[in-house]
Amino acid sequence: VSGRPAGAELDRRVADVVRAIPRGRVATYGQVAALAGAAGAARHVGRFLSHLPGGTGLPWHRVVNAAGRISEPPSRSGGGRRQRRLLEAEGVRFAPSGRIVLADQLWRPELEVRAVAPPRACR
DNA sequence: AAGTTGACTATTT
DNA sequence: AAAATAGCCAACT
Repeated sequence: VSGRPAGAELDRRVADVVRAIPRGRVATYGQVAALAGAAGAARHVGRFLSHLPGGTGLPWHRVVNAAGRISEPPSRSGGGRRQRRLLEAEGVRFAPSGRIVLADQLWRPELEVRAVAPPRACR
């Protein structure tokens, strides 16, 4: 596979990353893009999620912008209000300003316990 | 094929 | 702290 995924390939990888965001945590568009191997393509992630059909089971609501706010325009059906409700339902806390304190609840994949793939150091 | 668009970001007012 | 600016990337006209 080549250096910079694009098209359907990129969409697939973005979906994989989003699926990996744990409950009660959030990731930023830029972060998702980088993890998908397309650093800098934050806007592409936004576009991908915006076209996402319903019923995919993808935790799209765990993706917020770098300021810790919800980017989805409230105008959309349900809208950002729904996103906030979903997040709060799984324990994400919002500051009075309406922002999520990323310092506390941003997903840090590098800190995750890797239960699998313990190479040879363990044996 | 050039220009526009967007669920972005970092920088500068 | 909020708003305007200027880059950004890939898709779409």
